[in-house]
Formats: sequence, structure tokens, C-alpha cells
Amino acid sequence: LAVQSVPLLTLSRGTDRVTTDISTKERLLEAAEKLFSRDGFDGVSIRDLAAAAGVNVAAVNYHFGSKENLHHQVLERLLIPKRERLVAAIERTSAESDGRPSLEDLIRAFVSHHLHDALAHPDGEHLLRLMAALLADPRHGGDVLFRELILPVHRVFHAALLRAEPRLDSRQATWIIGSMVGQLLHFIMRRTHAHAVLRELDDPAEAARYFPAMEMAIEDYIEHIAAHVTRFSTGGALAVASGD
Amino acid sequence: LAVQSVPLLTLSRGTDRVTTDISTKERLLEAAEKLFSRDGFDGVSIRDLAAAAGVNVAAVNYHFGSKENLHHQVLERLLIPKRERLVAAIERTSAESDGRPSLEDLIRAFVSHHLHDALAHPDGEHLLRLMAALLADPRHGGDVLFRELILPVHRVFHAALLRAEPRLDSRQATWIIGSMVGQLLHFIMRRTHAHAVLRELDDPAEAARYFPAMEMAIEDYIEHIAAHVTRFSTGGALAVASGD
DNA sequence: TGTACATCAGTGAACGCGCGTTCACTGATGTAC
DNA sequence: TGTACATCAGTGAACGCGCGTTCACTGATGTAC
Repeated sequence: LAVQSVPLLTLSRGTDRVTTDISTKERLLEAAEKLFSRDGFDGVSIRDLAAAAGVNVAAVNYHFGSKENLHHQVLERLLIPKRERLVAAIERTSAESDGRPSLEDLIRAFVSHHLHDALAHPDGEHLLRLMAALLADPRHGGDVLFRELILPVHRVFHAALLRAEPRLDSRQATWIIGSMVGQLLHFIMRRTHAHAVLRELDDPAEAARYFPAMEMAIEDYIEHIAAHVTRFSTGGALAVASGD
Repeated sequence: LAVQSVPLLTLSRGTDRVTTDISTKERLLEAAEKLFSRDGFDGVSIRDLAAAAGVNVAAVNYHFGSKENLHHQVLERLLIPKRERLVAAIERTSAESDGRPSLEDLIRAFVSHHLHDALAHPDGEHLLRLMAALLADPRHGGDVLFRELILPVHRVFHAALLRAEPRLDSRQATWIIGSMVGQLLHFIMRRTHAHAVLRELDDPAEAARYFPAMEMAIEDYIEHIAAHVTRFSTGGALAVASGD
């Protein structure tokens, strides 16, 4: 009767073999991740979710209590692993070169991990579109995004930046992170939405000038953009650090 | 009976004085700009719009044919003047110093104009939130944003960049613009949404570390961020231009 | 100038539809004694 | 081991509500002759 919270995977009994049986709850989470990321919170109805998961409409409220709470759980399920991957990547690089990696190495690691995680990780695209929606309109889960991902990652990278370039003060480091994150989000979204937008424009040649490299394979795009953002950001960070 | 397109302002006759009388259509456009920018296309109902404008529900379909078309007209009404302000600002700077402004001056003009226009211009905040929504989900009007604003501004600034720094090739200039626009959008949205997000977090002190300068007056924030983005981007662009 | 008709902006009520949620229920499994 | 009851996942149908749009209509103004 009440809202469940624990069993994400049940073992079906009643047959002579014990087989893994994906529960209604898990099926709903999978379907919700896919649909919410594609169409947004308001763009998905409970009937859409139930149909995609192959379950009854009442199942959403039975297992999650509300559509809002299902969305919240979808976010947490993606955000927490992503945070842990990111923090681990930053700390791994911070520990290199006897705990004093160069500014460029640190920036390269952050940029490269971010791009790979967003564009090549299996969960990446879903999470990315959910994050983009939250950054434009934080009303449905913006607090979760900040608490579970943005603030923890900021804290770790901020400390690493100050160690790698001691001339920076705290606020400068914060703005540099903002400059890097802004670039990364822009280039990631650009890739994700390029085709959707280009399709609607009258003049494909003009649009292709704004979106060069869209015909590249995703791995090539990642390498290309990682190289650009690393070079640009290292130059930018050094300019800030050496400024008056 | 049919969808109207021309008269945005009518002069009321029938009184002995001729007074300006804001028409139902204009009232709807004003209300729609405010509500769509605050709550998004799906977050606003025709009844909300009619109530805010003080007109009948049927007026939206009478004057605009559909909710979608009203949204479209709201976008065009904001995007076209913004494009013209931006293009004029870039061309003004390009013409300085005998048509050869320094890379830093060009970048400063672009950054500074963008920040002022987004954060201090009367239409700025509405347009900004509409643009953020379109960049996250271009389904309702993304084509208008690209055609009327992004592509024309890109073309003009791209040409100006190549003139100011001839070592850049076309693709490098495009990526540099992407790096700049990404930073600008990030810092603009950060200011806009800071308070909404911070209110929901448990630990205000931690959040304030991520959002320093939020207590600044808006003019100080603009100057502060313009100085950072200009320095960072000039350093970044020179690093790209001088790279192998 | 007067009259007949057309065109206009705007209205109030209703249309059918999809929405999130709730309710009473089923049938399988777990637990107590 | 058997029986009675509790707990569970899941269901089908219905709830009331707000949605975008449409319809028949009003009354003021413009136009033709």
C-alpha cells in the first residue's frame, strides 16, 4: 500500500529456476529516465510513462507517490554516480606529479573527463538533457542538481586549482571554473541539439558554418573540443593569474 | 474574423480627444512576454494570458490564431531589436582604430555589450529566460532564435575576429566565439537563477562560496564579470592563435 | 445626407480531451500459532 | 503440517479539473450608392 523505497530488483519465485525479473518499479525508472530526458517534466504524462514501461497507470503513484517524486528519484540515480566519477577523476589527477600537477594537466583532465562523460558515457545524454532543463528552469529538481553534483564537484576542483596555481585567489578560481563549465556546457549542448535545430533552417550552408565539425564522429568531436577548451582555458587562467 | 497582423496600436475615435489606447492585441503581447519568459511555453495557459492582459480567453485565438503563434510573435518582437543592437555594437568597434581594433578591444566590446544587454536592458531579462528555455529545448521556437539572432550575430563577429587576429583560421574563430558565448550565458544565468536555487539549499554558506558576488549590485556584477571574461577570453584566444 | 450592408474587435459559454490522482479490488506470498 | 490472517504488487475504472480551441453572437465603425 505505502510508497516503497528499497527493492530495485526482485527475484521471481514460483518457477523452478530463480531468474532475475525486472520489477515494475525498475521498469518505471528506466522509462522515466528516457522520457523525462527527452521531453522534460511537463512534456511527459503518467500515461506515457506507464505505456513505455508496460505497466498500469496507477503504478507510478503506487511506487513513487507522485510524478514529482519519480522525477526526483530519476535525477538522484544519475547524479550521484556522475558526481563520484567526476570527483574521482579530479582527485586522481591532483595526486599526480607528487600532488603538484601543472595547471594545464589539471585543466586537461577536467575538460576531457567532462566531455567524455557527457557525450560518450551510457547515461551521459540522458543526464545531460536533464541538467540542461534544470539549468534553464530549476523549479523541478534544481536543488537536487546543485546539492548532489554542482556544489561537491566545485569544492573539489576549486581546491585543486588553488594548489596548482597559488597566484590565484579564491574568487578568481571560482570565476575560472565558471568560464570552463560555461564553455563545456555550450559545446556539449551544441552537439546535442545541432541536428534538431539545423533541420528547421532554410539555409543549411549558413548553418554549417556555425556548426562546423558536426559531421565528425563523436569521438573525434570530443578530442577536437577537448583540445580547444584546454588550450583556451589554460591561456585564460594564466592571463587571470598573472593579471594585476 | 481572420488573424490580424498589422495594427499594434490603435487610436480610439468616438471621444472628442484622440487618445492612445492600448489594444487587446498589444496587451496580450505584453502579458505573454512576461508570462512565457517566467513560466515557459508549457507553463502558461491561455486563460493565464487572458487574465493577465484583462481580456477574454477567445482573444488569443482571435488575434493570433493559436498559442504557438503568439509565442512566436513574442520571440520575434524581442529578438530582432536585440540582434540589431548587437550587430551595431560589433560594427562600431570594428570600425575603430582605422578598422583594425586590437583583439582585446574587440573582445571587450562584445563581452561588455552582451552583459549589459542581457542584465541591464529593459527587455533583457525576459529575452534571456526565453533564450535559455530555447537552448535547453528548441522545440517551441528554436529555429526563430537561430535564424533571427544567433546566426546573424555569429557571422558579423566571426568576420571581425578574423580581421583583428589574422593568425586565426575560420574554424578556430568559430570555437573561440563558442567559448565566449558559453561563458557569457553561464555567468548571466548564474546571476539570474542564483537566488531561486540558493533559497532551496540547506547550507547557505557553502552555496555562497559557489555564488560569490551575488550580493553585489547588478552594475557591479556586470563590470566584475566583464573584466574577468575579457581577460580570460583574450588570454585564451591568443593561446589558440599562437598554438601550433 | 440617409440608408443598407460589410467588416471589424471583442465576448461568454461550451466543446472534447488528456491530465494526475484515487478507489475498490484481485491474487500471490509471508507470517503466526 | 494446516489454517487464518496480514502484507504485498499490481490492476481497471473512474474522479474532477484545466487545457486549447470553437461557436454563435453583439455592438461599434467603415463603405457604397
